[in-house]
Amino acid sequence: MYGIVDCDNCYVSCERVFRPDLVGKPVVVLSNNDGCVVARSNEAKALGITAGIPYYQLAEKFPDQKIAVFSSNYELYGELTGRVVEIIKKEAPAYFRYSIDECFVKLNGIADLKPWGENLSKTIKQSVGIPVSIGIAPNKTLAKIASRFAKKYRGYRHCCVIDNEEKRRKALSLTGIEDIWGIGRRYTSRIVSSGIKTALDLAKMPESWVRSTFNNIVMLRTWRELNGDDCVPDEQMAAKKSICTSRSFNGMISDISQLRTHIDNYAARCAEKLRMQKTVATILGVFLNTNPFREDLPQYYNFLETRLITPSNSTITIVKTANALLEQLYRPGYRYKKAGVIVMGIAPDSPIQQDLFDTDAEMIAKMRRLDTVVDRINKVNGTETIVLCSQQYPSQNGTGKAEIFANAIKHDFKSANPTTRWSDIIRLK
DNA sequence: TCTGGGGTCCTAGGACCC
DNA sequence: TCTGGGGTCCTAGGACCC
Repeated sequence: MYGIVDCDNCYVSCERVFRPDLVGKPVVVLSNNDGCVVARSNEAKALGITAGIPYYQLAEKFPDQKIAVFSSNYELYGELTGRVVEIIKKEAPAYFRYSIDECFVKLNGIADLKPWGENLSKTIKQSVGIPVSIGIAPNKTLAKIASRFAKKYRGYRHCCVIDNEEKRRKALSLTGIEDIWGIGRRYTSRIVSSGIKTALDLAKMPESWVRSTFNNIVMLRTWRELNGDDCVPDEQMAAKKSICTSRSFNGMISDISQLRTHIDNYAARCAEKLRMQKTVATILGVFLNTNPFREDLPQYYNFLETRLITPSNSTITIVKTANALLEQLYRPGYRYKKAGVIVMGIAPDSPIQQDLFDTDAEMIAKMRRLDTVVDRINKVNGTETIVLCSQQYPSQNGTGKAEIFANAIKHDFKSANPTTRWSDIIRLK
């Protein structure tokens, strides 16, 4: 049997851990640059606030509502959800983390699944402060469906188990096509236009119909799992195959030297992520684009990639290479809204395949030692303690003093980091 | 004024090889 | 009119996830 442990309205729940006064009230969390709503409390959902609406429309559409608003604070969410995973690790025979707020568990050998799940949910709530819902079933697709019920109806006490044919049919008959894991908007409209309304209707369709309609192994697996088979493979916690760091800007940027600051930060972040998972990249790409919402302005989108001479995770190497790509990519006269750096062709970080012509092994070794030291300092003292000079943001206020890059992103409603920053630690009177 | 960020997998079709 | 057969590798695009 599989279980899925899912943090309820994850980012909102994280914010509420240090703001218990907001329990029971409408709360939303915004994306970077305070752009869109990315998380909503149940009370916010009940008001009719939809996922992804731009923040500026919130006041227009809900003028009379008192809604608590937070900028996203990934440092906080990462740390608190990490604590949730630590508990799951202790309680479950096997687990794999599926996303920041979800964890699959394998429950072989556990006899009483329902009390096990209820107890896990209680333990997590007590020790971390985050409410979780748990769905348990013979496969991952059905477990996901079970977790929806656990979330929706209080009577389940945060844990719903689908462990016989009757429960499976009942659950499927109450599940819409759009709520099935693995079926998105496109497939939903194709399925619904064939007159199929519920997950049970879909499960009852013949296999030949699924094959001929979709010609797609992924869809076939979903159909089989709805019928009780276990065939969606486990995601092993493998290293990522590509790593991307990208951001929309607060406003628009035309000047290449400002763009360079952004690109250098994204590149440095990619290098850090590579080192964290103990890998190197062989291909590096940079993209740049204007604001697609501004149809009145000239548009430009482009992406360029290059192969690194020696596979690398060195901040200096990756920043330099990204910079060279930016020079080729950049066209003056446009107002840019977003840029990003992508690293691909990822391999374990040792032994490195040395290029025949890149004989400067001594320099590579030096840069490795430098990165190691910088990573350690930034880990202990906070992420931007040591950066390259080129990562600092040009002064915006005329003082000539460079600013740290984090200030380039708008986050007017950001909460503190009491679990990761000494400066934010909670003081008792 | 204001519209997120980061991933994975699968398939078709073209290039190329013998 | 009429243009082999079979295989591999790579890429672009489309679908999905959170």
